[in-house]
Amino acid sequence: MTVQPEPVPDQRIPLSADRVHRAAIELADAEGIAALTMRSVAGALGVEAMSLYYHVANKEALLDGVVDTLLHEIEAELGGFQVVKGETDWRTALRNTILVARTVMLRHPWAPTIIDTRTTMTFTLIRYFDSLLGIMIEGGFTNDLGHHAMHVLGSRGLGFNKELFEPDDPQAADDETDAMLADLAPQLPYLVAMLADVAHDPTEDKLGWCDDQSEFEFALDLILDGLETRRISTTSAQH
Amino acid sequence: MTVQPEPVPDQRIPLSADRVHRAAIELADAEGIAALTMRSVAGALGVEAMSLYYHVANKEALLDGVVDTLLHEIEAELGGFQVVKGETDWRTALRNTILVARTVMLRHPWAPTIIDTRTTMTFTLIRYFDSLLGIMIEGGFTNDLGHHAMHVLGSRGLGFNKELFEPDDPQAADDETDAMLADLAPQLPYLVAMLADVAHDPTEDKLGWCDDQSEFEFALDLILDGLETRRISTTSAQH
DNA sequence: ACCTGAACACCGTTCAAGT
DNA sequence: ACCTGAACACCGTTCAAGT
Repeated sequence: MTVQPEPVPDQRIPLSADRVHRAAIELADAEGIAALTMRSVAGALGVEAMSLYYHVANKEALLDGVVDTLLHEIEAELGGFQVVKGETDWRTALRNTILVARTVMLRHPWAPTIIDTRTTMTFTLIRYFDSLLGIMIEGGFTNDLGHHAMHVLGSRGLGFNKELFEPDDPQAADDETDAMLADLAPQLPYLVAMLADVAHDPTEDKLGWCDDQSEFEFALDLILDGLETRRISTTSAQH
Repeated sequence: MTVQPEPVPDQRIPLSADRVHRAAIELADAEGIAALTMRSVAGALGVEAMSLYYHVANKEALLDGVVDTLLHEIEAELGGFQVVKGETDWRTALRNTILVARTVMLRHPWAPTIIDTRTTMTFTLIRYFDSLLGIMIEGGFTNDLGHHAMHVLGSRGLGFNKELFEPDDPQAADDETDAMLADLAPQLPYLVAMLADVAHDPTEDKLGWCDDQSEFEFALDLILDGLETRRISTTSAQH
């Protein structure tokens, strides 16, 4: 083995679509998704904004590439998108796959925001969903039930639940909500009573205001229960 | 009764926040959400863009007002956000309320897109969710289960299911997907088989690629089933 | 082949000024 | 009280030009 020279400074490494995607991910991790502009990504790479266009068609394509890169991260974490032929315990397999995807999302909490605006699926993403479907089909789903299942799962299939009305600053929103609810309690009797009863734990890892691990798993398990019930009834109806 | 004079032309009616919101809704209905800019809304009202700022704080506030106006439309359709005290058939009541909300969303198919970007809840919206929760509490939910239920429902509580990877042009996307799948069938065995088996009906009213009425109701009913199961078990566990 | 400088079109928004 | 003209900062993107 020979001693490697010092890594060359970033400026010397030629640009590539892959480097652009990775720089965008680092930038979003560090400064948030709002800070991700063509100019800022270029700046992080020590290059002019217009240079990016040689490697990516436009900003939408850049974001597609970012999502694709995240899917590769999930794939690596899973050791590949695996569908075991003949495996009938679809529920455990599906649940584990989704919860692993979620660990990647938790590392990139801005990811749900950009995934929500995607309009085209990348190949890696389609392969991921094919593996989710495969797990269900091997577990005895009809194609029709599998199709329904994909739509019922929605973003939960990727490990997150995009909340409606996600506040910018959860703490400020909590305070504001408390003040508002105190005044309006008579008009919002059920919500006021509920919020007095259930406490948000601000310390747990979460992808949104209430998208913490226990909330996510509650919803996921409810959906898996419903799918299992329907799997059994469609299977028995065929006999 | 006296004969009313001809309605005065739009230019004469003084602007108001309400007129701004309604103009924005008409514009989005007619030309799509992408066409909704401060300049275009102003133009539709025969006024300069800067005049809007006298009535709404900024574009975010304008969109909040648009959502609030849509909620009023739902409220009118329902004859008020109703919670009947002592009504134990929570399931029928909740299902009906949500499906009525959906009819309003179907009239404004761009609404899910802007609701997804909202960060603050308007009062009308909070009252709506209070009524959904109220229906469940009257039906025997604990506050904890009601809280879970709100999150499991997510956007479906408002009558829509925001799809991941919604194509701009569903027809083009279908064709493109078909072509892609033909080539890649060996790598996507389950999806290819499923798509050959389940057909999309392009004629049905839908809010998204696959968010048609039957798909929406399948998911809603699965969730309601799951909630009922958990309501029964939390109730019996208290005895 | 790869990168850049200058410029364009289009945003939301500000501010001082009009009536 | 209500509306406007001019201007600013910041986008994504184009195009012809550099090396």
